[in-house]
Amino acid sequence: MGDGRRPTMRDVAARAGVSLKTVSRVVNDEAGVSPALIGRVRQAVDELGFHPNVGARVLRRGDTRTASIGLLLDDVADPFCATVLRAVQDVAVARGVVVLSASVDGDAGRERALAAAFSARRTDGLILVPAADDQSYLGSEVASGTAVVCVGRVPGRLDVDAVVATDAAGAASAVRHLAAAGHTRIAFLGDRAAPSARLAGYRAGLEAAGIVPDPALVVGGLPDAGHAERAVSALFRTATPPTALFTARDAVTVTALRALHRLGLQRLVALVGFGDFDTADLLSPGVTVVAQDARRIGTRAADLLFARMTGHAGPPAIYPVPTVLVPRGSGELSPR
Amino acid sequence: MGDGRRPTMRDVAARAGVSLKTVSRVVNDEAGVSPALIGRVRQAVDELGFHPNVGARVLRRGDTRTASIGLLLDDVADPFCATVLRAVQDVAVARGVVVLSASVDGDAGRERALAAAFSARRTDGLILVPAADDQSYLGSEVASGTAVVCVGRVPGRLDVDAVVATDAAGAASAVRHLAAAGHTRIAFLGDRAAPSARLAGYRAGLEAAGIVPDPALVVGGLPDAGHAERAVSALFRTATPPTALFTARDAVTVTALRALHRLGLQRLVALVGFGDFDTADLLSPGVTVVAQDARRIGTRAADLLFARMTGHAGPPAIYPVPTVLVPRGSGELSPR
DNA sequence: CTGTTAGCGCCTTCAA
DNA sequence: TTGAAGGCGCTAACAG
Repeated sequence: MGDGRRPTMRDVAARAGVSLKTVSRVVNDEAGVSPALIGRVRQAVDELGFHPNVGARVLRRGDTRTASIGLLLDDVADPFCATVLRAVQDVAVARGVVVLSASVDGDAGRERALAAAFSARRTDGLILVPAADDQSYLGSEVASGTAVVCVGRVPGRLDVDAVVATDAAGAASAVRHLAAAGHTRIAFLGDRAAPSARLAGYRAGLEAAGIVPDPALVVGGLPDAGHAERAVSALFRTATPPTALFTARDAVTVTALRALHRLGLQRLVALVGFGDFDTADLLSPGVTVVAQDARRIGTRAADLLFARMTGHAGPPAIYPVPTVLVPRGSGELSPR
Repeated sequence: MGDGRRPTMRDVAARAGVSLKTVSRVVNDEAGVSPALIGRVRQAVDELGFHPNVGARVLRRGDTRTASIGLLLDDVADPFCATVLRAVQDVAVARGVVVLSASVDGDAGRERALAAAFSARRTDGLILVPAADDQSYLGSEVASGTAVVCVGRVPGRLDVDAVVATDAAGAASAVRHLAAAGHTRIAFLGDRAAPSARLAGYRAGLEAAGIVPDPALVVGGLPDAGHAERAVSALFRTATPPTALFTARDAVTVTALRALHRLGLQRLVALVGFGDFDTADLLSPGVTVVAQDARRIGTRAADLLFARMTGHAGPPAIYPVPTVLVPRGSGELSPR
């Protein structure tokens, strides 16, 4: 105690006056140990504060099961990512599996490095929100038995399962909703982390509504909130500003709302955002959104991962999770 | 390849035609290997997709360093917790350390079980947001060399470092701010996860303002949003309702705002919330908050943990992180 | 029911 | 500069 060394099974065995294997049996709840010895071992375990060394156990068992999974997110501080993590944690904890997580910030190099770090720790599975366009570097992992599931975007050059919101359909429905309110000048605002399928859906929505797209109204790949706010302001300084905005991600939605606020346009310009957020119903007007169920997406991804880890075969597939348009006011404003 | 077995150093050694130890040297960047052999080994590593087994390495080295830390949060989906996790990840990744995380949901039993699960994996350090009042169960961990740092609340019956917002001072300043606007009937709303120091600060603030506390205005320990919303509604059905609210946590703040909205009181009842949130400036009126810097708290906790892990001695201490009152409108409303 | 032996993948010590 | 032997903590496979 206090010597900085952790107790091992040997210490427990010595204290309880039994052999190593007997301690192992008790610790692992194996049958065939007399109640008397079980008691002695249990007591020694408690007195010493012994916890079995999972690393050594995994090494010896050799079944490559570390009872851990890795989760690579764009940014845990983002509500969508945080909710996915929470859902994955819940599924994992229920199975006695721990979750490693890291934030990639849209950096392909970081994604790769962190995936390698998890791999070195022999995580049994990996869930990732693809940042790069190419996940082929995971090929050897998949081949050697690591289960991989992608979330939020489909992977590039890697044949694994993916759980994604119906991005294109959701974005298209948002645009059609705005078009139905009479808008024809509908801008698209997206940042680095917004799936490109939402831009595709925006275009499809315009076409479905018979609107000719204006490239000047499409602003994608915004690096941060400052740029996004300036981009919105710039849109309204043109000769033919938009009368409605479609924002491709919750962070962009909030930034756009802030810009409209500053310009005094929050009741004059319509807006539909992709992704719900906590106070969308408290703003004036309420913010109309295409809601995606992050919790469900995370749970589905985790369930799928565990299914693969426990031998579920079959070809990889894309699992779409539906979105719902929630009208709250901002998306129902008419053009001036 | 594809046989489900991961390559080991032996496989690499065989392929490169060298001994095990030579591979080990190359993989660990040890000096004293000829360039020719380094090249052969590197090539074999790439061809096989070899990653060293961290578990085995840790076991052999025996220095109890797994280059992993654990983080026990109340709920990762909560913005404060998520931001703390993000900050901890950043500090950890920069040092090549991975982060395990789990959500405790205020359940003392879960806290203990998850701490044990992390301990069994030999995490070098543990950061936790205490849920229970008693963390003495971690005593043997601390004694055997695991660094522990608490965040957001001070630990009970355990002598370790803690990084906390200046809860009492911040809450008191919120109450004094409301009193300065003329309020004398100021309600307190808190949930399970709100640190009790904020209630103490509320009381101190009342006293400083010369206001006699009314127990009917204190509602603590709210289990969920539904209860919180009903509690607020109930407050305004009494003969002597409050004219101002102090909400002890961001989740409670949003719920209270929703209740005020429903009652049509959002411009009539003053409110100051503990903890800033993304859209506080976009609501009408803007929401006055006592902001705490979650990012800084997380970074500080992680820095402290790594300092302890690398031998920093000295008695454990409480590290306060200041709060800032941000006036935005809701806290400056006068009593009717 | 209980104990002994061997070895998981890797690194340390020592020898060549 | 390179390699061979031994053991970290634990558990399979086999004795007793």
